Amino acid sequence: MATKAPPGCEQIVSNRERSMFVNVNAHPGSRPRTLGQLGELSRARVILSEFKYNKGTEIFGEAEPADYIYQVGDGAVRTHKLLSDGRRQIGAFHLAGDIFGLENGLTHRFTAEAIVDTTVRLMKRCSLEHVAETDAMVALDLLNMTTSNLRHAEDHMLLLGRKTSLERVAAFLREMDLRLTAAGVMALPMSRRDIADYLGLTLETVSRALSHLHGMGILGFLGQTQRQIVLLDRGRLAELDL
Amino acid sequence: MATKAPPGCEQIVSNRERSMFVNVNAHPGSRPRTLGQLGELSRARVILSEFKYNKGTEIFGEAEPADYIYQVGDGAVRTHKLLSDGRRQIGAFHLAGDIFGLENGLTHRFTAEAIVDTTVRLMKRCSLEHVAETDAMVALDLLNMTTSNLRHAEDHMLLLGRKTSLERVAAFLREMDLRLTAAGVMALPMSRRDIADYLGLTLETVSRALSHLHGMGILGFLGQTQRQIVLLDRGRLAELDL
DNA sequence: CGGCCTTTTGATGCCGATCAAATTCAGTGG
DNA sequence: CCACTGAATTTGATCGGCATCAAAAGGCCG
Repeated sequence: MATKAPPGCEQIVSNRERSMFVNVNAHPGSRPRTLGQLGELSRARVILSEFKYNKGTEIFGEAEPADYIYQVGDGAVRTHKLLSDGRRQIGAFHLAGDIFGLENGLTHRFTAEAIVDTTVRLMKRCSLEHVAETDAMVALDLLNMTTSNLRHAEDHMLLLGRKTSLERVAAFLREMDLRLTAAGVMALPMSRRDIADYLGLTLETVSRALSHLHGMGILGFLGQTQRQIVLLDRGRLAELDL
Repeated sequence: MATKAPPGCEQIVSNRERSMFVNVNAHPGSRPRTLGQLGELSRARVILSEFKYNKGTEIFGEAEPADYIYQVGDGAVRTHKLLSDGRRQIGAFHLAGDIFGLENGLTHRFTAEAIVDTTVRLMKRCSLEHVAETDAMVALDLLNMTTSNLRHAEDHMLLLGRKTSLERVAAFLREMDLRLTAAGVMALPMSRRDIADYLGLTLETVSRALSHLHGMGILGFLGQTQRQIVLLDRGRLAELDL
């Protein structure tokens, strides 16, 4: 991987033996992490590289060997599974500071793609595993990160199994509001199709739900691009998300 | 909990400082575990109790303090979340030997109930946590168990978000076939409603899908009870589960 | 301005939900 | 063992929410 970059992917820096995650929160434009607590991991010294992936390019594929773990620098990443006929389920969106691609087994369980032009830091997984075998604190950090992912997946099962389309979109907006609202505006990096594949809906249904919320006065669209959303009434939005 | 048993729950044994999980697989009627690898945990000496829960009774509730972790002895357990209006999503079924109720945070994220009369072994969580803080091997075992749960939840998200009713039921049958088929017969402990709430469907739709598979010659029902199922053609069942 | 892509909006269709009733099953007591 | 009872399951009829199909509107970038 460090020797030959795939199309749409460009290596930026590659330093050995540098602490990977130091000053993550000092990264310009990043906000406090809600997933992926780092803890002791930030002290583990590991091989580090920084890559840039163009919009739409694959970072790793499902069932590929999981040799690295990743952290979003600037940009956004989606992870998904595909059925043989092309139906897609997005498992999570990863924003600035989030860790993704952390596996316990040998291979990735999702495909990861850059939603927009994205910089990614990556570290050799084997070096981390080696540390975890002897350092219980590092192992507990890995456990905490995995538990965060599990909690998210469990909540998402309830959404996918039992919520209506309006409830799903409301839940999505609340989740994104927590993670990327700045100056009252939520700038969504992902398309309606991505949102639909995250929520188990079609893009038309997502669009209709957003229009409906707009008509109810709960949210507004901002000028130029439809991907900028203003939440006008968080209280009434919360009522829709059972 | 050890001082006052709730209705439908009866304490059987309570031994301090005994290894909790020794000889799990020697338990009569239990088969090899597919979830919940124990590894080093089986060496951790902890407080142990064994309880019996009657069919339908609650073992712990969502958002209750998670003071114990549990292992199914004989019987079966379902874990679920509820929406305020009663819609239910079952996250997992736990069969003989399975660990459940393992949390990293302070509280349970699901409600757990006995599907049939069930014996459960439980251990104080704090004693386990204490060990994990210093023993990296124990911490890695916890990580492995959590990762198993995560993998299951991730696969289930794809099912709930994107699969048809027939595909969901086929996937369910294959999962149960792996876990509890004995002598060619799958004796399901759970009702059609439980299956429906696991698969994000209604009980009628589950029943129709099973009838359809029966009509296709892929499965047969066995005499006395409709909960005993014979898989006649695993190959064609697999083709339905994309 | 013009071409392409994303999003919105409208019309229609279908899968699974809902409502309803018949049938089978499990438990109980005679 | 069998009759009775209530629960679980199956099966049928109908409904509705979301998917699908289609087209118009808006945004992005040359």
